[in-house]
Amino acid sequence: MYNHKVVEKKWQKYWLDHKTFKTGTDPEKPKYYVLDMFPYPSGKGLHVGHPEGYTATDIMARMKRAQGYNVLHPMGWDAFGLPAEQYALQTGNDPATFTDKNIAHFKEQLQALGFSYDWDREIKTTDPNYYKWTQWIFEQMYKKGLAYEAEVPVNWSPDLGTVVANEEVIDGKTERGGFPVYRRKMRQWMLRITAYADRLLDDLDDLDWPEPIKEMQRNWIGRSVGAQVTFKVKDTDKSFEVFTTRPDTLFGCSYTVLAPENDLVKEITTPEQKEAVEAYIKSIESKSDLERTDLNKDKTGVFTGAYAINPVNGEAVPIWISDYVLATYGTGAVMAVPAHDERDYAFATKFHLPIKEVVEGGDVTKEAFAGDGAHVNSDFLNGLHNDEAKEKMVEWLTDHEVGEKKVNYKMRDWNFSRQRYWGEPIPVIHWEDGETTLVPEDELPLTLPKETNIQPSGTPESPLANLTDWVNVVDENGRKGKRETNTMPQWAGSSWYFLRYVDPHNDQALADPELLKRWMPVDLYIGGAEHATLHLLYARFWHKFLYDLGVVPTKEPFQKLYNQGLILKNHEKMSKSRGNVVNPDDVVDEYGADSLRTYEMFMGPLNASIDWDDNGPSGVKKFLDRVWRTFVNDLDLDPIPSEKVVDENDGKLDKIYNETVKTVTEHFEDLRFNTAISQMMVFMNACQKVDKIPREYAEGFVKLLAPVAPHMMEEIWQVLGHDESVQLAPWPTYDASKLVESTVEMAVTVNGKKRGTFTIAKDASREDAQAAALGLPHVKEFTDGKEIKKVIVVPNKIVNIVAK
RNA sequence: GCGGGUGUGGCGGAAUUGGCAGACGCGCUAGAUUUAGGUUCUAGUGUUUUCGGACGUGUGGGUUCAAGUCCCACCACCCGUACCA
Repeated sequence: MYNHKVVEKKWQKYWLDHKTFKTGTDPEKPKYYVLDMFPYPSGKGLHVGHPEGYTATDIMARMKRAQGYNVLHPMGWDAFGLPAEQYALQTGNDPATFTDKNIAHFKEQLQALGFSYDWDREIKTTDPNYYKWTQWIFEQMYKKGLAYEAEVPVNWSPDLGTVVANEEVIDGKTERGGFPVYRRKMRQWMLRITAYADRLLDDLDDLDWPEPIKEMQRNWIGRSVGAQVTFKVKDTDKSFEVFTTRPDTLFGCSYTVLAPENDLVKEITTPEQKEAVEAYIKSIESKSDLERTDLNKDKTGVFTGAYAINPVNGEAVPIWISDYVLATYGTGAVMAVPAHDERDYAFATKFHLPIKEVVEGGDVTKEAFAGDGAHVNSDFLNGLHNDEAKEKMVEWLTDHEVGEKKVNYKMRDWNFSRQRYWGEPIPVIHWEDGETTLVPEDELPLTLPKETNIQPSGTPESPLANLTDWVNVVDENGRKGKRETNTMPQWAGSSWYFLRYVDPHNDQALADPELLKRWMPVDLYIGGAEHATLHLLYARFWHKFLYDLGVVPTKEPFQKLYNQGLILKNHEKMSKSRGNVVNPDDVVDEYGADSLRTYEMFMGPLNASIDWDDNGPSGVKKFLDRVWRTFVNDLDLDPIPSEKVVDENDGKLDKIYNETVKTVTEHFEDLRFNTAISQMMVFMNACQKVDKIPREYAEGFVKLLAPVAPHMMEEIWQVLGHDESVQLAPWPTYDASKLVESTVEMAVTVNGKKRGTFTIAKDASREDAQAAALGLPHVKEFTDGKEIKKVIVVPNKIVNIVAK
């Protein structure tokens, strides 16, 4: 009887001892780089969602090795992160120790699932030898002007004495303790990802990615072409810019709106309005972005008392502030044309601001009209339609130096600062004379000071601010300085880790350029769709930057991307609070890793979100046990090959076997594992019905199933008389001549309804097929007494008779 | 609000090009083997039926000889989200 507990341990040890999955280096072989998304080693360990993607990549890695590729299939740890920081704050323990413990647990769980990683290439972002290069990349960005400092709002909780993440804010209160949270501006490091926006957009076209993910990235980047228009503030020398995609409606502008955070607001507010404006700003400062979004239904805002001059007609229009204008998008100011924009319409209606029609086609007394039409009340634009009017207005604005054509992006620059201890230190020193310098490259890595007792700084700075021995520096001339206390976000380490796997121990470069040339780009990258925009854009941005530096040889890091779906329980996301989490350890213990792997691949398409079935693993275990019994006789102590497995071939399994090799190979290649497995089940069902199974077919089948259920297949392979890993055996091929049939079964429908089938020679003529169909007695019952209008014959498939 | 996705038997799903809907598996039913069964094997299993058939892929329309698949309108659910001017 097959004992998964013994056999799985045996082969896991064998693979490690023999380094079976060591990355191939044979220069004659083609390469295949298959990558999983970088996991955060959470203290909770693996959940059943992890093995789904990991099994998929593992199957590909194992198949490609058998097909003669050098395969790079690595694993490592995105090990910085908030939980370790919080753990350290609460317990006074070192987050590094905590993290390493979690990594060890995670790794043990992964190994128990039999994944074929090359563990010699394991990396973690918290290793100074790794983050040395994360810091190095930051320094190159700084030198190219892509890293800069700016004042950006953060979520400040005075009660906790710390900045809290968006995730930790619930209804304007901290998740822990329920303390109020205030939006407070703070100096932050930013990365100028917008400088790469056009390339990030254009280069999507050549990637083998799911179209919806490309679409999400395009929408996220959100390139829009419009105009920037300068409005002077009446009776002052001040002015502000607005971005608009509808410069053609400028004559319909009846007011302007600034974001409440806009610096100009304080300067222009009149004394009479000062109180109201300040009260409004205060009322929104503790609102999260989400709340501001929800306020959409009920527009709020306050008049500043000031007026702006519409540059096209000299009209004075009131300047309002409202939180529906975001400081972070465009210029943080909009011109409002209520007649032709829904949000402006809602706002104008609420505050009784004028609504002036400038494009014909709608009824602006009822609702905003955003469609195309002839312009009216617009002086030199009258009679023109939208596109022409836009062009002409931009021309006019340019000529009069009050505006210009402008491309704007929805995507903003990347906030690269975190007010945390547990992150890569940003290698920057702020000197007392105001100079800012990088830590010299030869002094990298700038390591985190070892500190077990991490405390909030009490200011919006990170806990590093408390560690004055580390923070305070003096240069050779006695000039004093302070180190940057912000650290990098978790996204930093995960934006280039796939490069490090290529050459993980290099201390001269982030990786050897020759090795990068050999291995990049990643041929297959599998992970969750939740990374559709942020991680995948950040990594592409860094990669393009490194490409410009000549560090990497490809424009794009990930040639083919695939998104695994969620695994649900009772149609809900698994979570601790719902108490519906399935622990993979329990499944492995009861049914074995092979069963878990096989079930997760069989449950449905890889990219679908599918409900977990507690009976699933036991169901596929029955299939695996049947495979075992079919090929192995273990009634005695030492298992021997089943007597059914014989050297001669009576031909009964020829067709199904060759079909199975073809289907499984093709479906694996297309990541359609559920149908590949079902084909293997069909083959096993056929084996049940015959007396003899040719040895060649038995061995071929074991090789096909080995990527999915590697432990049992290794064991069977050994029983069949081999003394090397099945991984070293070449992938089976099929004989196409065994697939062709001499006859086919065709269906007959009358008026679209199926009335029978008949068997006929393959590629029989239309006439023969038609005659055979019309001759079927049951078909006749439906055609008798009717006129046959038409007969459509689709060769080898169907005959449809139209009768009336 | 915006962006993306998904709807097929009791359940997970299959049908890659418009051409026999329900492969494969779970579950269930019956039988056989077994001291026993949460084992194994065999047969059956969309609904309905006057056993001819009728109905059936979220809903309502449409195109077509033929629609799960194409078009239009809608509904429900899931994921993401930064009011994108």
